[in-house]
Amino acid sequence: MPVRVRFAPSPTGIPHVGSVRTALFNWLYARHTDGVFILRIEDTDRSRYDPRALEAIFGSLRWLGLDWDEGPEAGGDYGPYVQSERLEHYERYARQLIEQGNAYECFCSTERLAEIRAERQRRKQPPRYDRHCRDLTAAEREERRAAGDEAVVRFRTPDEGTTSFDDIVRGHVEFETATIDDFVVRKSDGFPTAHLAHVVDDHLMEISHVLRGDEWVSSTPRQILLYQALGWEPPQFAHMSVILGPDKAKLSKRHGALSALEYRDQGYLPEAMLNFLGLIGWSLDDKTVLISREQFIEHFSLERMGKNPAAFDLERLTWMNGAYLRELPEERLTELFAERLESDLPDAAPRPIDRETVRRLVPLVRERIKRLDELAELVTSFFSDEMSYTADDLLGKQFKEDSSGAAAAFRAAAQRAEALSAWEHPAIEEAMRGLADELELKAGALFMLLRVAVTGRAISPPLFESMELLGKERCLKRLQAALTVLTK
RNA sequence: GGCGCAUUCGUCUAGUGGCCCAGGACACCGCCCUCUCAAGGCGGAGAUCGCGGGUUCGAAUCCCGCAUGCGCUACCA
Repeated sequence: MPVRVRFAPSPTGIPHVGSVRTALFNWLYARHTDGVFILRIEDTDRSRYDPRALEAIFGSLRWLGLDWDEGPEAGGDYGPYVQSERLEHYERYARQLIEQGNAYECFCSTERLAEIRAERQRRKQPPRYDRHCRDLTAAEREERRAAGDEAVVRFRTPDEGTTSFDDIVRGHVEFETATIDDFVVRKSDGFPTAHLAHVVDDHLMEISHVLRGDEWVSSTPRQILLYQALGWEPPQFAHMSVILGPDKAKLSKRHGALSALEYRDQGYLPEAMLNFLGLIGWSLDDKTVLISREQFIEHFSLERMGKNPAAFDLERLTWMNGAYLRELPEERLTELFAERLESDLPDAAPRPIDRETVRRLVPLVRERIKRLDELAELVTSFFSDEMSYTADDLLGKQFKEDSSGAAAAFRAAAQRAEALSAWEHPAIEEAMRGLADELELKAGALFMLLRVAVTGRAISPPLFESMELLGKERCLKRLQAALTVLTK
């Protein structure tokens, strides 16, 4: 029996990183076992439907490279993969449950239900349905229907026994069946509830393992009951812990970015996000911190999944992103950087952004940024000649009281640069170090002067590599421009 | 209120009875390297393994109780 797992989001909003991680683990397990990864859309709640959600779900999965073998846009032999298109299946099994006596129609109004819930709560009793419609006669049901009352279908939960399952990550979990309410399986609008839809689809789609969030543990016995009533074998369950906010509270907008796509826009790499998410709640060993997609697939196992909820540590993600920036092949970074710069550089920079410049910039800046959104600020001067520094910026601490000394240094530097036959960074550096000696300046002081003149900022890629890349002519112009700023 | 799940440095984690008075990583601090900023190297601080009882020669690891957090208890998923 091949492994068949599914990621089953409901399109009620942009998927947050927690659900993306659920998708990741499902995908990893499928790939590790040469199984099948299925995407199924659970849109049975029409009131919460969000039309932007679907694209965001696809987009998040694609961004991380989590390709699905069956599902919307991929097709497959078990479709359709959108629950609103599978209504006849749920209807059929709801009816079967009624016929078998495992379920019944309930005509209670939401008002009545709210009342009994409030009443029971007041008496400090578990809020549950009072089974008012459980034993209606056929005649009574007919009467209610004739009166136009809408009905839901409720499961007739047994009063005795225990319902249990063996969870792969949590072990044996057991519930007193009597504590389970007569839960609704089909709503009055004809749509199934998640419980019925889950069970019917997981069975029909021959899902072998259900890997899902922790929050489903308490719902699992209800689903087990459905499997039993329908005479089906339940899949294996593995409930994984959830991701919490940095303060260990439930992840929410308060904590900043929520969706994977927002992280993408901030300049996090999919490689880093995958690594980061995959190592929350799963580990290879006691040492591994950086792990590739291939290693993940090779080593992933349900047995090594952790049980505890984990906080989302942004600083760790950011560090990891920096690590990937340092390790990814230059060609890939060139692509990434160019794409980013197209949108982030000021208008003064001509488009399209020059690829060759980007390519040569990669080794100079890759270890100086942690996120792509820091890139533009660092390299603007390579693409635009517009400088915005002031005389004070230029003089810095060292030349604060000595602008004539700075001016002299610029003139001398320009002269030296002019005289250079080979415009390569070792030669430029040698010349400027020589100049510093001659001027009886500390090399660092002179270099800082040049740095601001040439790159416009006190923080920049290595000075002489930058000058080489900029070219002699542009450097000379910038030295001249600095002089102008100083003497004005 | 009931039921369920969880609990190791601030954070992510390793650990399945002796190798652990607990290992790695992020963050933090110091030093080194250095043209700025980074990156890198070395070192440091940081966890009475939630608490209390057991079991055992020996427990972070097994058992019981408690506490705390979270989840479910919806015609949400």
